[in-house]
Amino acid sequence: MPRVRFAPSPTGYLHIGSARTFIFNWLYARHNQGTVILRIDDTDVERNTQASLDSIFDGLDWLDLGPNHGADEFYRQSERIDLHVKLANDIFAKGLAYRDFTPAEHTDADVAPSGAAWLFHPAMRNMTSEESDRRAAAGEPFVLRFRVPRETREAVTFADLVYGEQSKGTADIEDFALLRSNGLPTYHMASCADDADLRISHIIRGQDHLTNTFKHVLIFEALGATPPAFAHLPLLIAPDGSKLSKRKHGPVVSVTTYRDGGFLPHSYVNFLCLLGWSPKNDREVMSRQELVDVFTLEGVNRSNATVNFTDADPFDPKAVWLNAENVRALPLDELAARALPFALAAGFHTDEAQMRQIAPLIQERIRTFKDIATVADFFFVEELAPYDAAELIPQKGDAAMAAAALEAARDILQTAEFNHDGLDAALRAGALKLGVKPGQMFQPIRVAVCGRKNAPPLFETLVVLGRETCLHRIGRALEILHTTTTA
RNA sequence: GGCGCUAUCGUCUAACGGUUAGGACGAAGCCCUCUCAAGGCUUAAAUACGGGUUCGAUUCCCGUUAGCGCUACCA
Repeated sequence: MPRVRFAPSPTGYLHIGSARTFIFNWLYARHNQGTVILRIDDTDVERNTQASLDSIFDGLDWLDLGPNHGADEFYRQSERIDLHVKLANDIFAKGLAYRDFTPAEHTDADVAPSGAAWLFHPAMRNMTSEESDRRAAAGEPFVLRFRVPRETREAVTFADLVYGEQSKGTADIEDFALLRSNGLPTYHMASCADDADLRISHIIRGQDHLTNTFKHVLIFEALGATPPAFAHLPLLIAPDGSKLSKRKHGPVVSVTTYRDGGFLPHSYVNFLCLLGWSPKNDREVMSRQELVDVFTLEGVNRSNATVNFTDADPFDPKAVWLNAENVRALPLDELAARALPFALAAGFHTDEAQMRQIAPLIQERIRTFKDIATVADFFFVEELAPYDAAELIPQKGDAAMAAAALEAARDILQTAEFNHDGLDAALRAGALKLGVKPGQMFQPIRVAVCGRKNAPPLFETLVVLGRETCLHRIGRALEILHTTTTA
């Protein structure tokens, strides 16, 4: 039974790439009846914040992958530091690590010969244990470095489940730090210690960790543990090819942007799955269960995937399309319930009952719930926003025709049976009587009641609006027409 | 700079040596139609470049180019 983990560090909101990594871990575990472990990698006390942790939980919860943020077990690295330090010291005790007393300021490129990578400080790596112990006992600060076995071993290898056989020469791996001079573990140490201790079987993470994995394999081996299986995921990048970053790309990299933009959680999950993974059968719109059933690591590909967005539109068109597909499939009650908060947030007065009436009229017309504000606004307002009188004039018609149509409509709506069929019959008959095409009759009415030419089907709209509102708005339209033509 | 990874329509992707290089989004056109939307049909659009291997390369190998990642006492 596989055990996978998602290990975010709480230094910002939940990033779209992190969300995808979590989803892939989750799918892999659910597909294989495994366990999802959520581990907060919060060893960097300087940058961690509670607000960030909360927003990561919010993001995971919105994804709607189950209780407890979709995870089965929960850990916090900061509570396990004693373990990390103990295991680091075990490695030191085995002679597989050494103390490096070089002051922090001197660790960088000035020691590295130009052209080659920095590997280690010879004086530190080769120091006698007597001197090392003496300086440590004297209280001199040091970082504990892994002693990469360049003499006894040519390369470190592992088989990545996505990228295949990986190998890197030990001569190209530097003596990386295990413990910092403040005594706290580094990311590499803490991560591997926890992965080993929690018996993680599969590490599924971003490809940015691919080269770190050679170090991790070394740590697992030094710990006497069998390294877990690794599967690296291609990265999500911006349209310009650069990696997604908050500073450069703004809120598009946060999952909350999609949440607030009126996406269904599942649409977003579905969309993210399609980035860097394919079921290979041309299926795109899939339910959560279908995704679980069909997800495999073999379906993950190796090249980075671009998230398509622009300054004008932060949402990838495919995500929007997927959401529209899911919206159309929603039961009307659920559609109404989910759309309501967005109508309210847009400043409209409405309630669930009214939303339920409107639901069938907007279902095929909104792509995200945020569209409710531009698609259904006229249902909510008392007085329509001003519109151009010219809008009232039908195709191949004139102001006189518009006026005649509206006057006829006013009479008809006063007496007609106020339901779809009744209005349909009465208004068509009205058009016939006026000698105009149905469309020429309907358009002025539509503009009069909706305030624009493009709107849901007329009869249903009239019914939802109610006789009184319709008559009032038609009256207003006649006034507008009159004042414009006489002015 | 060193090391690693990647390269199919604008974008997401399919094609485990042999296809007219397929699908989807987006775009364009047509149909349907009371407008819009939805739906149906159609069109444009790709194997980065150069060498090999092979009867045959999108596919395998090498090189070039480009992009990304790692190269911290950050994760």
